[in-house]
Amino acid sequence: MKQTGDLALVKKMNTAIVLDAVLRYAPLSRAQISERTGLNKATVSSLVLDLIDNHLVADLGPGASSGGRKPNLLEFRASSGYAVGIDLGVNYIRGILTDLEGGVVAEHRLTLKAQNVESVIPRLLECIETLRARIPACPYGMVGIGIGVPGLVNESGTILFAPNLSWPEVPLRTIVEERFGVPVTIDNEANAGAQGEQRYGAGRGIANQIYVSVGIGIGTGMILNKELYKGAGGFSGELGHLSIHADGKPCRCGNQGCWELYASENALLEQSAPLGYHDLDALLEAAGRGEPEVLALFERIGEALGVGIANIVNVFNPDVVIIGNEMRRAEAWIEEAVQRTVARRALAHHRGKLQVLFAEQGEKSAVRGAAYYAISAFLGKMKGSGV
Amino acid sequence: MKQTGDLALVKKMNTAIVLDAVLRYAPLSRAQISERTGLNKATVSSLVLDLIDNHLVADLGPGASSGGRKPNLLEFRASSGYAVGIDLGVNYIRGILTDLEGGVVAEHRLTLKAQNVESVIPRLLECIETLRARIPACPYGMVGIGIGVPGLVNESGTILFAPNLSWPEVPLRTIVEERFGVPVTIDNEANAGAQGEQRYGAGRGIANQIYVSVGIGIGTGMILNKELYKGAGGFSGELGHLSIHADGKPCRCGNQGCWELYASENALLEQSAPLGYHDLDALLEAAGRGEPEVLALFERIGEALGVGIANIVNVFNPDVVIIGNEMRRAEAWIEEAVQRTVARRALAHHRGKLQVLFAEQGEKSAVRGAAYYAISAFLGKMKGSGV
DNA sequence: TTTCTTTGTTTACTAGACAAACAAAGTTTC
DNA sequence: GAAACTTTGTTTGTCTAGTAAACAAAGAAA
Repeated sequence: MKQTGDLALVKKMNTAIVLDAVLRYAPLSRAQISERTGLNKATVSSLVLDLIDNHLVADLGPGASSGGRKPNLLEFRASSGYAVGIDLGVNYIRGILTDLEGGVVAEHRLTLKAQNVESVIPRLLECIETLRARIPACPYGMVGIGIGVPGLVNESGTILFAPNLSWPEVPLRTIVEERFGVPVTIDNEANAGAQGEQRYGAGRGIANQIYVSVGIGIGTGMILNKELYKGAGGFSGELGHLSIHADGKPCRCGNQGCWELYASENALLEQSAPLGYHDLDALLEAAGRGEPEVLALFERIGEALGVGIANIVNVFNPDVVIIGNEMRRAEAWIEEAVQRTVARRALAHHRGKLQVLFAEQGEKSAVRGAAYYAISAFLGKMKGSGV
Repeated sequence: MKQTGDLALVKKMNTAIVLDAVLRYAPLSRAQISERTGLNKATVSSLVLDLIDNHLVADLGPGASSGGRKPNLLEFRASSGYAVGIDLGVNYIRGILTDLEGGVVAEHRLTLKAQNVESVIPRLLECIETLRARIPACPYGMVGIGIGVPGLVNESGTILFAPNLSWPEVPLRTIVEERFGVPVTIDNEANAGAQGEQRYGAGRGIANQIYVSVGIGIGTGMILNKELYKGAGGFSGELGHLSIHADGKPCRCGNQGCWELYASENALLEQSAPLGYHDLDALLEAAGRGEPEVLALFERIGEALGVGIANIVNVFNPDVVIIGNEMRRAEAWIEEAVQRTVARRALAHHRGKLQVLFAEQGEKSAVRGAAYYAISAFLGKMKGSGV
């Protein structure tokens, strides 16, 4: 049985349109919504009434007249509910509490000593609990939880494979949903980061954005037409395993010459070990001092990043590519090499409008994206519910 | 002004659902449509009436009873109109006439001596005219024209760049539309081929399919979720310029080590020239005789194809990859190498369900896909028109 | 003051989906 | 072979949501 069209669908669509207009252009009047969306004034009035009943929109009262009756300005009620976003890292858990516009109202971060499931899950639940306790009085309370994890996740929110956590299959969504009784969304850290930058960072308002999360490995999140793209079966974005040297080093994935062997934080540290540097902080500090070998190393990594980005550009022709996660911190030392390499290798036609940027949300790209999942699921449901 | 929801939209959606059911499961009764789609019986009856008025569906009269009143079976009226599909090659024009189900009812092929616009366009129009003359009497006549071209095309049907034709920008859609007065769709040959295989060939019923057109260069058409995917701005699929040897040969595109430098027909002929073979036919014949150098050459090309296909698989995780265009003719000599290379290099998780196949429609993939564009545009419009 | 504008609600109407009743045309059972 | 049951597809009446047009409220301009 397919999705059939009926009146409920029409109302849902139009409610979404009205709410979207309020979100984007608030404060604005019913008349402005009508004009902007093409919906009839009466329709807008009726839908706005529903939204006010649902505590999603507030009537602020009269604004300035433009030569006739004063308009009644409307506003999105961002504080009717709160969402929790979690970035589950390899050795930390970062959590935030946001309002319905995604604005951060509280943060909580904790460091993980052990990686095993038995010790991490309780701390994760505890982190969520801490944030929940800080939700102000409001109609909806905690509307949902979004979690970004360093691994592959299937549609039902089970972690299938988390190389750096070495977990077995964990049905994380079920576990968290049963504990808190609100909808939970789980996704890969790179996808969450892509959302975070798309909604609140460097990708705002840009239709086609590719987020490259350069950490221990390389992960990617692709936003195509403002929507997160998931390949067939929900798994894709394994761009870290694009081979850029067909006859190159063997990778644990079975292929040879994978991009992440040349451009990840791991690749950087492997090459810096002989120089006596064993973490990114030390390297950044050395680069700051102007150590020539370290500068050359960063340049090499920047070039390798550029090669892979040029490939991505040739395949997807995005408007913007955003480099995030740990490697973003080396912006000052790699940017020039990245830009130069992409400019030389990407197809002329695609290069025109393309921008290569660094994550604006810094280490918060993924948490904010995770919180957005929860908000988006909640608002989607509200529009659907009609009443 | 965005797309708002109204009753017309609902009707359009439901009409599409009903028509789709008839296309897929004909002959079937109104009651079966209702059950299958979840639409109310009364709704189905009313929509079917409209479709019959529009000559898109025919009532065949009573079928066998299943223990009650006999059903009235319905059928799609494929011969209510005809579409023209054109494959504009570098040295040929291939045209077909199809009914609304895509069945080929006439063909016309001609060879091009010159490639310049001035001589090709008149011959193209002449080819369409010849096919139009063969349309049987029917309610709609020629419903549209689809054309596949060897180059980049923008949304308004202008050929931007056709390397092997060396044409300037040509507003082909406008030209053909003005001449024949029916909707014209222009797209890249690889996209058309992907559609042809998706609808009538090896990709039938498969949601995520990537068609690799290996000819002079390499082009690709991607079907994701049964829909042709076009990247940002409508251009994408330049997978031929994915670099597989970052330090490899320079390509005319500016990059180095592009896939098509190692796996296209051009690459094949370049490597076979020292052996004294200058076209694919001669090579196929030599391979048939068992010439060891030629067999080794095909194996090398097969491996190079496999490297690129493994990359594609890692990015998109498709259900099937279909190799088409000229190189498909070497299936017997390259298949083993391709399969072996992909199996070794693609991520284990993606390899499971993946199939690598050769185009079933042979040299007709692109023409049939082109005709499908015209049919699809026509049926889309009919559903919209309501009446 | 009078007239004009702008905003947002009310009223009357329309299209299309749906449920339920029903008619038509079978088959099965006794 | 009549009565009972089934299946199909139409008819009838109801409901919902969107729209146009009229209108009321409130202010600006002349």
